[in-house]
Amino acid sequence: MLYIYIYMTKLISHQIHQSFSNMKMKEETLMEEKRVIKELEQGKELVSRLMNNLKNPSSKESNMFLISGILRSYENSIVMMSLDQKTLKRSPETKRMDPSNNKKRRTSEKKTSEKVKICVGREQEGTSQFDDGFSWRKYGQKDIHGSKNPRGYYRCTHRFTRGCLAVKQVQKSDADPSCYEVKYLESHTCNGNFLLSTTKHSVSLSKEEERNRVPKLHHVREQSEDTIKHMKSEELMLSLDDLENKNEIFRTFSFSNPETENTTGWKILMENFTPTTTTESGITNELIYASSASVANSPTDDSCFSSLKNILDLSYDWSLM
DNA sequence: GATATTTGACCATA
DNA sequence: TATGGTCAAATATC
Repeated sequence: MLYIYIYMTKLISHQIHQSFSNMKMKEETLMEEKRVIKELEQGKELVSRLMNNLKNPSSKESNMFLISGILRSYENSIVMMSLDQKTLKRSPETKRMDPSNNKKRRTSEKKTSEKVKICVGREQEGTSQFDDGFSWRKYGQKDIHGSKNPRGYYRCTHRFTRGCLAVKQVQKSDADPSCYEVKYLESHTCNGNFLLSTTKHSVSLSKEEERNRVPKLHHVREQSEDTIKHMKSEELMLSLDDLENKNEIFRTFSFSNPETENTTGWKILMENFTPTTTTESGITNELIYASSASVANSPTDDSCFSSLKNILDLSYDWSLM
């Protein structure tokens, strides 16, 4: 994990430099770049402290504290990068909101991330919405051709206040009416919600579900060192789950890298980390990674994350943790 | 009154 | 032209 982080820190810094310089950036973007780099440097500092801790187990500094700090640094960098991207490229939504554009017209620009993932989950009592930690506002509903159930369209409540473009579509499954298919489009940029959401989600899990989730990671944990022994499987999964979101953000940040890659290992990794839980009612509650272009199919254009995937492939035994 | 949801209409795309 | 996604006025809820 440490090496991954160090690698990412270097990679991101490098890619930021490249990307920003290619865009003939203005002073504002330079400032933004500095903030991201500063954030990454802080993360790097935490990594070295953690490494130091591993060498000297007697150290009083909490490994968990350091790890969460590293993750936070990672989160912040991602958020800053995604926000920056949004400001660099004016979104179609912003164009629509432009008062000078009176006509009710939509642009043909496609969303930066189409299918991020599809979650199949249980219905929450009395509502068709899932508590995924984010607040959503319904803006439409459509009958879908060939489907018995209509599809609900939700956008982030903070769309106008924070410019968050996250959108999700919720549709009751035809096959299993007690399940809902949730498709997430665009990433949240309303800051600080990654951990919040996942934490909230973890709280909503029953103990039974918690128990069922642990064995999935068992083989990984067996290889872990003492430092990670106390880390809950939930946290491990959440980190990786977040990684999925970041994957999208990184991809949309579009660093070009023509190298080809082998995603098989990554897929296997993700499959192993897929939190599949079967509840007493027999309903499967799982997260299905369905990033169509980059994982299921052979990727064409790369991002720095493809390189990260390779790193993850290489460190699949997670012996560093 | 503020905020959220519903729903018919509009628009882009295949 | 059919379909899916979004808008926005009307309506409901807090």
